[in-house]
Amino acid sequence: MRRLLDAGAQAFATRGFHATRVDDIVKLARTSHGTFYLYFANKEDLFAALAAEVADAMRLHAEDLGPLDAGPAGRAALEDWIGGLSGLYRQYGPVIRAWTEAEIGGSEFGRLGADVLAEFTRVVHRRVVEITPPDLDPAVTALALVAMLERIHYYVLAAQVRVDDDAMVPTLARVTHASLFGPP
Amino acid sequence: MRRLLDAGAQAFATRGFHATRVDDIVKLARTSHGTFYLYFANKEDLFAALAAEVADAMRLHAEDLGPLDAGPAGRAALEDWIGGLSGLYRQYGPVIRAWTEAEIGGSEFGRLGADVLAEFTRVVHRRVVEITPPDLDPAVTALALVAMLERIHYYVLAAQVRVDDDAMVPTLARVTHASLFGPP
Amino acid sequence: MRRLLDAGAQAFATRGFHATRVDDIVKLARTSHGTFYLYFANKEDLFAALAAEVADAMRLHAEDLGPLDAGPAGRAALEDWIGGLSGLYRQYGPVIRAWTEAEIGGSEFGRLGADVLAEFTRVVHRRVVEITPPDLDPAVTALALVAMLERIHYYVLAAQVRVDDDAMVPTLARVTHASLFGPP
Amino acid sequence: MRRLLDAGAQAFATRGFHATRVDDIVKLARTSHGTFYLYFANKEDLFAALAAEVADAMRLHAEDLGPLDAGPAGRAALEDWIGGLSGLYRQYGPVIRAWTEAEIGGSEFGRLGADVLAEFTRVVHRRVVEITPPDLDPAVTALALVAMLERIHYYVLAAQVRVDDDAMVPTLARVTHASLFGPP
DNA sequence: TATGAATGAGATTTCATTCAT
DNA sequence: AATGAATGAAATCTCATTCAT
Repeated sequence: MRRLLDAGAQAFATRGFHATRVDDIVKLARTSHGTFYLYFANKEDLFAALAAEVADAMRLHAEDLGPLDAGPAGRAALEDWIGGLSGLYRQYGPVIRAWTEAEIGGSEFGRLGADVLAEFTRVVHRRVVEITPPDLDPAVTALALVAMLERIHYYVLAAQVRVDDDAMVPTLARVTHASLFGPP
Repeated sequence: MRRLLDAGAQAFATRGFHATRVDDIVKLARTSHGTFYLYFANKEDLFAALAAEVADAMRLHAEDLGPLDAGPAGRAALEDWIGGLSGLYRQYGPVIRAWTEAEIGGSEFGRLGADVLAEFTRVVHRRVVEITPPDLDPAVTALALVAMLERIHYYVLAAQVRVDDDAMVPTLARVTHASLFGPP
Repeated sequence: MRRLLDAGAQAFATRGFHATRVDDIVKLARTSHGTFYLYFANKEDLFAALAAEVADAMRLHAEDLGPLDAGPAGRAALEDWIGGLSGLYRQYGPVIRAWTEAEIGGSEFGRLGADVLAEFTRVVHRRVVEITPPDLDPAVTALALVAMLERIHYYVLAAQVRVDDDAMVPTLARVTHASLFGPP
Repeated sequence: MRRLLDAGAQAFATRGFHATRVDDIVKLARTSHGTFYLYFANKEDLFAALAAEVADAMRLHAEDLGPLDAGPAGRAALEDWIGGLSGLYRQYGPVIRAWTEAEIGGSEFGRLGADVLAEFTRVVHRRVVEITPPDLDPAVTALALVAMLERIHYYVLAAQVRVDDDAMVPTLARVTHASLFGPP
């Protein structure tokens, strides 16, 4: 069962969700079709187990975002939080990549993905509202920042766009912070 | 043939790329399987035709980004450009949604999508370099801004997240501008 | 499609409903699995089409039963009706045999089979009530007579018990008639 | 082992022979697959054990039929014998129901079922021949009466057709008796 | 040009049976 | 004696693609 999950993660990472056959997974896990269906109802079911792990970790991390603050300490805190997010993407990149593919087209995963997105947006929204920047729709701002942080990690860690790894997290913190409080 | 393209766009929008069968498309187009294969080599081929339209329009629009400027005029120019981008998403949302799904998993579209992304990033990067904000990795910044603008539109126009339509473009311009030059 | 129905009838007759594979049917019909599923959703669906034919013919025949009469004319009429029933069993024997097997275990065919049984019982019941034989529960009598007529044909024509063909219908008429009016 | 037999009887009664999986039986018996195959070679083997019990009881009862007699005493004797048959169906209804399904399609049970049928027919035939009613083929008559008695019980006790329980046995005796000797 | 019935390769899924513990 | 995870052969079902008309 752990072997199947790992094999699934690997297969989805290499071929993508839709192109992966149950046969690919059982071959990687060096087990039989029968065993696969002993533990999972189908390919979606196995994937849901993988995605739920990621979703839990993501939601858990979202909660960690503290109040936003204009000073250097605030920027450092933001950088920490974004660094944690980066770690999650580093860890779960391949699953997230497959998830993004799987969740399109009305499947069950859409719900899970939307949940995670909503949770991030809710947390960021709360923090943005606290500092009530003038002239700024907090809902759009929160969604924009989440979009930025989510998507750049997707590009970099899941879809293999190359950037300077050391610069990424500080720069994202700097951009995010500046968009609310201005450049240092 | 136009009927087939439109039917394809509609089918992909509803069911996603992978879940759409050739049968769905020909039924929507009220034509036959034979006719489908008269005009397109296969499902990917039809989709490539749809995606190429979108990719061309996207690349064309990317070029329109002028130099960034700290003042209110610069912000207005940015808002115009982002507004144009919004228009493209409004027009092509469903295709983009399907595209995002299709391009994962090593297909040909990956190339096309990566091209468009690279073009946007190149253009934004050039403009960010021009203003050389201190302390800012321009490559990461450009990618982050592109990620933000691309993804929030994907959320809003393709994946049906609800936000205040009137506030979106100005707020995005405000956030983007502030991240480089600080709040007004 | 006709070829598939005929092949199905033949396959069900030889191997029985449960032991018949879709593969058996398409081999007999000299066609492909794809073609089978073009016309029928599954094995049950094809069988339902066959069974519906039989059920219609049966219900139609049931209605033909006229009033029961004590005299020789009444017995002749009864013999005609039973002869018609024999003809149906001769024609549809193999399908009826498979049907009997298929309808057990809560499938959809149970409904159809119960309908036909109910129709026969209803018709016979109506005729038995008309003659109100003393001391006789007409519901049980009707069911008993239907059971006798149905099951002996099943034995003889579907399950290959050997009896004298020429004697069967007259003897059944004689027994049925006598059970209501006494021996001639 | 007794638990497995009971579980088998219950499972076959609910789902029918073919639809019952070994898994259903071992779950009901709260034991394991391994244990099942310790006692039975396969599903048929377990079923054969159940069916043999029933077949023995049936054959034993068949022998009890005494000479037929025109008077009220003869009818009472007939009623007793049919009452005994009813008791057997009441006791073994579910197994008989599954048996009817299982025996179709060339399995081993066909032999067992045909044996029981033949035994009943042989016994009844002997008694019918003794009274040599004029104009009556005794083989067909015997088979018809067996068909009637067997099938009505199948309808009522196995296939859940509703009739007046108290009236059934007397009415069957009355119909059977009248078919040979005329109404009282 | 247009059709759509037919195809069949290849995917999914089931379940009786085994065997190491 | 008992277990139950693992097996894999064999079944079901799908759908992109072809081709005779």
